[in-house]
Amino acid sequence: MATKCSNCPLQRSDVFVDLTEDEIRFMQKFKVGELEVNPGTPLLMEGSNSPQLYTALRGMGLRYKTLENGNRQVINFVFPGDFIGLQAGIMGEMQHSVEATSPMTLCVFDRSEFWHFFKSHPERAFDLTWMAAAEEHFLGEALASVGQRTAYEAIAWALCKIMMRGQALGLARDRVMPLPFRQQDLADALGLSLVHTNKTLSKLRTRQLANWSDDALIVNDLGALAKAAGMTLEPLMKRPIM
Amino acid sequence: MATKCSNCPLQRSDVFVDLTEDEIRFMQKFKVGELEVNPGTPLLMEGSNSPQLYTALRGMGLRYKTLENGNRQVINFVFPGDFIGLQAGIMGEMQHSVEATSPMTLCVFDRSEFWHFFKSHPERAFDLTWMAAAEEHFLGEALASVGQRTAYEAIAWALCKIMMRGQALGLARDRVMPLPFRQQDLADALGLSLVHTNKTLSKLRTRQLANWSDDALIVNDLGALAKAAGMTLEPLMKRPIM
DNA sequence: ATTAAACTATGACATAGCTTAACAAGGTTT
DNA sequence: AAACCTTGTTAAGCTATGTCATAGTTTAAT
Repeated sequence: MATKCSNCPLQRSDVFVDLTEDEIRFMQKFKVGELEVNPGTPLLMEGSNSPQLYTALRGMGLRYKTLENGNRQVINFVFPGDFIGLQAGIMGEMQHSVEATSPMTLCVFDRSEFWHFFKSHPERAFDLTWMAAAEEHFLGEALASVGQRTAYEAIAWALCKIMMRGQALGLARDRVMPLPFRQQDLADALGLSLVHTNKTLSKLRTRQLANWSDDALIVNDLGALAKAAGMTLEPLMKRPIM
Repeated sequence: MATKCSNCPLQRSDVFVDLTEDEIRFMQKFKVGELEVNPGTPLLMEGSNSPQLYTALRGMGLRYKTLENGNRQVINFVFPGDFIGLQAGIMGEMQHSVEATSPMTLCVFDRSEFWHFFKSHPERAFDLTWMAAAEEHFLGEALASVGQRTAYEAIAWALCKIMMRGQALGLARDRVMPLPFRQQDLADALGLSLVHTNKTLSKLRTRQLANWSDDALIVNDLGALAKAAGMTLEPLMKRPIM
């Protein structure tokens, strides 16, 4: 049933660093199963100390935090290849929740084996640190967007980032990629109201910069969108997977 | 001249995890010197690939990013015990700049030795990952503050966080701690204008919740400040140092 | 078919926070 | 000691964005 690590579909994409034979064997040992979930399924809860860690194989999801006042901050969108649960693995407790927004398939790893990474596979431990540093980098950019960009720029920035990830992952065909989120999710990611997000999306649509509707995002000219966002298009770095 | 790791002043504070004798010896080997800088000195620049990594021993600083439009986003404040340059060490390039805002003393480490951590000292590698995960956690909280809190709540949140760090580090005496930043720095951290930050600070002062002036922060009732911020006071976790 | 729930869309109005500007106080340079 | 920064403070007016209200769509359940 479960995908074998040696047949990992993610390894086919060239945004990911190739694993060595040995690493693949090691990960296979570490992998305890595969999980298929429906949209809306919570994967990890803030404050939880889950014994499981995941790598997203297929599908999309959301990381978010809920504040005391009930507001929700979406921290990031989850795409295939993302590792889920690093904080729980390292710090002992998740600081945000993760849930699926589309049907998802996830590799399941056993957290208790986590420490082996550091003792027996230093390159894997390094990759883990790389992932944490990359996430830190992304959050810095997100913070800058929410803090310093206008709503129009911020939404353009987010859609641009998403389209670049989609293209790198091979999810996009002909400038179209599936994007199974709600406008509320984007609003909560950027600290905007739903209404204003809706109006701003429609402005981007009118200007032919980005069209996100029916769970699909269409961007004809990524450069023009990036310009509207006030950002420069950086090529994505190759990243490791777990 | 340079402080010996065995005499590390940070080890005296109990927010930090105690290093083993062996770890101290290892870090001593890794440490190539000590750096004293004046306020305003840049330590690392965005995009740079510095051969040096630092641990802040004394003094304070800022991490920030500059956007295409010239706006600045302050990512975090730097306090003693903070490790500076992890991104450069791991990803090869800094994604933000770091500069001193007060006189600072820093331990200097050689980046080329970095990889040794993973090969020969897995516990140190784990600590490094821990730090990256902790920073990711903090940035998630910061994002939530900038995105979801009002200016009044956000400033209360920031001052509360700062005071907690100051107390944990033993910088605070009698509810007073040194805070050598400008209002502009806080404004840039929270995505607010200088003028509005100024007015909001004066509101917190009037309400006797927090008084930040003359480079010193006074908070008489941390609980009341936290309440104004709409946050719950969590005790700080013990954290490793490099 | 009917109803309910979830999401998107749009108009009217309110306001938190931004911009600009001017000034004060302390420090630094000439 | 004059000129000039840097930082903090305050006021006035404006606007980007939020809130509220209502309606249309889609999907799923009854």
